[in-house]
Amino acid sequence: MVARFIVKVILTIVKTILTKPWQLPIMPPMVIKQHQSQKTRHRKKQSESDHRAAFKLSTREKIIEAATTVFSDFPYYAASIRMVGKEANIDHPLINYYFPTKALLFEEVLRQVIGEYYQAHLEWFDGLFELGPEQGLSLYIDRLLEFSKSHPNALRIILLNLVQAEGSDIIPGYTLIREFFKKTMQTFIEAIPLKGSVSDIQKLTTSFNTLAINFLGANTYHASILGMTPHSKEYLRWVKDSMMFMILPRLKQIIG
Amino acid sequence: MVARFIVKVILTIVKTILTKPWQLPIMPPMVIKQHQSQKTRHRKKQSESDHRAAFKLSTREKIIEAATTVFSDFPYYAASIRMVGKEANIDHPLINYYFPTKALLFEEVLRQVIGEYYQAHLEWFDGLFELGPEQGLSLYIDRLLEFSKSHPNALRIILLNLVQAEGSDIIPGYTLIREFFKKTMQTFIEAIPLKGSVSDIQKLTTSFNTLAINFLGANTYHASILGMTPHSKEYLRWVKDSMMFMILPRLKQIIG
DNA sequence: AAAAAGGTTTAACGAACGTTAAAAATTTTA
DNA sequence: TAAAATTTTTAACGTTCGTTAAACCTTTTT
Repeated sequence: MVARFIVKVILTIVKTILTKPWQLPIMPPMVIKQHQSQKTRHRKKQSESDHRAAFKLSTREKIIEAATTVFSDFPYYAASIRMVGKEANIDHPLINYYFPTKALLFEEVLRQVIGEYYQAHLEWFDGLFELGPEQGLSLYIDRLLEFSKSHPNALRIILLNLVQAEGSDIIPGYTLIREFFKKTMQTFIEAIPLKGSVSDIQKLTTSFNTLAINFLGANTYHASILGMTPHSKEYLRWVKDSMMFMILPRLKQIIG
Repeated sequence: MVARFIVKVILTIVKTILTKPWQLPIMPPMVIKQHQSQKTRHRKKQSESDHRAAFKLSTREKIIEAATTVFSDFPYYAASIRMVGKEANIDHPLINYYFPTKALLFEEVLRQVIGEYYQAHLEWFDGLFELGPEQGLSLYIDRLLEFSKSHPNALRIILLNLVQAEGSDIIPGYTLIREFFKKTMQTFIEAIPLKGSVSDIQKLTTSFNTLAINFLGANTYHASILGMTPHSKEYLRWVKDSMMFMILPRLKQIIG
């Protein structure tokens, strides 16, 4: 009796799980890591029939896009699946069809957004060191600003979920943010021809990242303090001037 | 035989699945709109009888203290009245007796915490300019670190609620934060004997504040990236070193 | 054309939320 | 000490939350 009940419950669970096309690694943005426990069945179908892919992806992508917007407006626990559904013009349970839990959706958005940022960031170093510290930094910041104009969400999402309660539970995907920062810092350290100590480079890059995240992620805030409009050229110029002003002296010293 | 094998496999799968932290949104939902109809009854009572204030405040203060803790762990919409009640060992509706709405409680906490910070901040300038830029800045940062050790909440609360959605409703008391920053910046400008342009001082103080807020308000985050403990002397030393490192060159230039 | 599978919508669940109202307990006033 | 006022507790309300189940289309497979 009891055994039969238990088996039934288990079967239900398994069936439910196997039914849903969870993680479908569609167009991995930068692929920090992908889930490995997925069913080949779905993947096969997807790669087999490409004429359907366009439509299929459309819903999933609509969700991710909307989620990116919502999660860049509200911290994790304040954002809701229903907001995402509304933003995507979709019935909200459909989101659970593609992403069984809110945590998984958030992680996917985070992974994607951070991946884009990281990949772009790598390219910002191209042809920088021939320019010397001043023009090199200037170009780097220009590229950063340009990216932040077309991808205003990454820095906001990170900043929104950066502070965590000490005692309580940590946000899903929090390690993604940490790893991202570590890797970014590492890139700097490896990319900059050393003349200063590693710890000095660490201080500089941490400060750079912190200022960038705050000035661009909390642009509404800083701009309003300065009496400017968040997206105005005036404010972007102030951001660049400020970052040049703060970073350049020590950068010169480090590069020599 | 086969059945037993299948059951075993299923159990393994289920166990694996149940181990994963998908589910269970541990945290609360949000309420966007705020009610504006509050009862004058309560406010009148509060201000009328002052001789009972000592005892009354004891409950009231317990609430504010608990609320300060909660609001420094969770952003406004993620924090809840019930958390505060639990933290204060109080039935949560009692909170509504002293603070008719969550917004009013938050504003009070914000006002108090920001007030403490601002007042302390004014005293940090005492006897600074005889020391010159380097030792002066050092002493100022020491005072800041000391304050942040005894009042770890102010910077966290500010940082937690700093980013705001552009389109959506603004957090109650948001203007308090903005005004606080403006005033802080003004203090700097008036206190520092000018040799540089006002706009340079503005850049410097904004950067200083931003770094301080992030390093001290998101200490868990930054410390973990550096492989340190948030409250360790090692991390506090890193914060001081970093801020000296970043601020000093331009400060010297401005003061001359 | 029928069956199967995939995708979407509808309805509902249990839990947590802010807030309110009224009862109960406590303190103050008379 | 009795009455009045204040404080605290209990119970409940209406919402919103994440998630689930089942019905309902739509597409694909057989």
